[in-house]
Amino acid sequence: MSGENEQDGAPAEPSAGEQLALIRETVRRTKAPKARPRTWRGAPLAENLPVARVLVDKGPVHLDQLWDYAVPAELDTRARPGVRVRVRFGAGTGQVHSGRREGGGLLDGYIVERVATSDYTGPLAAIAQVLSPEPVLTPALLGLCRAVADRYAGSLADVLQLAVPPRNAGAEAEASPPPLPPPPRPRPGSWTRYPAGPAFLGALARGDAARAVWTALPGPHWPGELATAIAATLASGRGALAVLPDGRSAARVDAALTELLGEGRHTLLLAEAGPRERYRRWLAVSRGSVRAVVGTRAAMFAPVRDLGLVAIWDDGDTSHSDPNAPRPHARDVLLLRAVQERAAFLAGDLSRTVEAAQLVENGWALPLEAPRDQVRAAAPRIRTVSDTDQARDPAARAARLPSIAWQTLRDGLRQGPVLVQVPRRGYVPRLACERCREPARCAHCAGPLEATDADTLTCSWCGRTEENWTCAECGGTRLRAQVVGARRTAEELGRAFPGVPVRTSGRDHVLDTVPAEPALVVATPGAEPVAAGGYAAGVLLDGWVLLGRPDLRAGEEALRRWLDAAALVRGHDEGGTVVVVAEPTLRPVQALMRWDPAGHAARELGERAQLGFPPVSRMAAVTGPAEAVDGLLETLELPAGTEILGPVTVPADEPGTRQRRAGDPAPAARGGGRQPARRTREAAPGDTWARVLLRVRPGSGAALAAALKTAQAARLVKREGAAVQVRIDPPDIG
DNA sequence: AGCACGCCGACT
DNA sequence: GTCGGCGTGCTC
Repeated sequence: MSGENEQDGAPAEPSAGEQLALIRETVRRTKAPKARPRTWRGAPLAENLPVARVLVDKGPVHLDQLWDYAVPAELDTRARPGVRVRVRFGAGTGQVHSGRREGGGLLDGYIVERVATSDYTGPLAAIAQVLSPEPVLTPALLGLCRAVADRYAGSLADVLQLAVPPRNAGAEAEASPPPLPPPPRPRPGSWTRYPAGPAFLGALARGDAARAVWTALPGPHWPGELATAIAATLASGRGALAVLPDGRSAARVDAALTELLGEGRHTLLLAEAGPRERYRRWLAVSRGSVRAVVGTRAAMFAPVRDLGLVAIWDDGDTSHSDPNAPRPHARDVLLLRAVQERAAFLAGDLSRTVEAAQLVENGWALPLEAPRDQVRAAAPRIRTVSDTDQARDPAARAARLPSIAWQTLRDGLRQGPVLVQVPRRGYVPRLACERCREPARCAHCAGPLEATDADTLTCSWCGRTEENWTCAECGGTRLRAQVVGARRTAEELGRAFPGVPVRTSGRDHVLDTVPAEPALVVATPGAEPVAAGGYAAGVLLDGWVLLGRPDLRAGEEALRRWLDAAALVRGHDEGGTVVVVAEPTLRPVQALMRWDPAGHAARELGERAQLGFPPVSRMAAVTGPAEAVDGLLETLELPAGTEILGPVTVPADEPGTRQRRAGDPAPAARGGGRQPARRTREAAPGDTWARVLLRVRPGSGAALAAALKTAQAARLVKREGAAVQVRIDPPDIG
């Protein structure tokens, strides 16, 4: 391959301006020491490994590759693999012959590796600047980001943007403290309530890559148990990482770890910390001075050294899904890490997602569950009542409280605080059978039906219309569009119980805790405060609203929110009672009564397998202007057996604003001022786009992602048509 | 994405 | 004869 220039008759004595073109050859002939190659500025090159392979941080997908740059001698020691650099990139840079030309902009990037020679035949440009000598992009982190980019058909640069926090010079200048020695192996504590618990801790402490799906008992012990699992991993000499859905829960685990290990062995990584503090803590992890991390979503990439355990708490919470491209989910990122870094895996939850159930079903992870009698003792007594039953008391009736709910609250208030869960205003449940409330689904692809006009139903997946809908469950033919004003109910509760203090916790002010005194605590799902000593009773109002959500996961989600709230109520053995106002025959309601999230998830998984729903099948959503979506589909080489559902018309996404549904938790505060990487064309509000869903069999997910990435890249290179959004595992396809 | 180069029409 | 359209392709 060195022959090309020789055959072309390259001049034997290159002019000064042309020397750069010959770096490759000169480097190879290291025995000719007199003519040390020089950059065009006259600076000598590094003696060892004078070529740096650089990953450019921003830019379009087709720049998703490494570029070779020359390393000037004066940057040699600082230009280590993993450091942030600035390089000149773009047309014009190569114009060494035409004099002073310095075209092309300066781009930020990372040195991925240093090598002796380059395969690139043109002249190498020199690295313009080493921004910082801190090697932030370690090989492990790079490998993880690559895997995430592949999995989500996204670019490495986009993933790096999520994984590496912005630099802060002040934080970098500070020294990180020296690492503490591994702590002693912790006692199992309340883990003994789970038959397999002590063995799991033992495996962690031994250094095994144990994998478990943990259904935590209701009550206040889980943060301590999670902390114990982390401590056991540290005892093995390895690091640990736990990702929680919000700052509140992360802080609880952090506090439990501090109690267990003292300060210095772990750190809390939260988005809401300032940029300097965030980077300071991240650096402490990257430098190996802290071996355990507890944090929210962004912490999923934390560069923990010698990772021994990845844990996720409550993987069904929507905040585990990163809103920035390529929208990775913390559970999947941690799964990738467990495999790549040979770490143990723990998915803990009061409930269970179908994804977690699949890990158990596959045999990839073992279930970590308590025996029935433990569950029964720890969980409150659950009663259900359908919403047609109305209380006799006029005040209770005004608050639309069924009599059992009213009695339960009244009795509970004698013993302490009571919790009332009220669905958030703005939930817009989808069409459901009037008789049995089963969501209306398409006869062809089982997608959700929407009312296009007074008497036409349209499938929002495949676009087919349904003329004569009948309920697959009960044969009913009438639908109801469910609308609710739940807020009013909460206000009226105060009037139903005069003289009792009413506290509210919701989107605007979320209460962390409430004292043990009798009070009505009205909270929206996910915002329930923890009561000192537990709530005496709980009422879960308007269950049908949660169940009727326009979402594939409506049942799973309703159960999750009920279990989360009910777990704050005192256990059966302490007289705790919860009333759920929902149709008693429905599956999630039954699962709540039996406190059986695992059984519910297993059945749900079986059903999804039958209907071809994720996560059993893998799906990708392709959204954009109709011609652009068509264009992408034409170039796409799909894996065999891919089903194409649609296209359907959907409202265009406004740039910079993620479409969020009422009922989702508030978006986590974005620290660091980083903007979502969005190269999507502007869409005016009211525009419509086309959306196609691609569905593949289990096992073809990677092939689908690869095909989409290839097609996207090809279109970008050729600049064909408008940008198209590709989303793997869309969580909100209704 | 920028920014060159390149191969065709209307101007001094 | 030259200036300049933006089609095509490269950027280390």
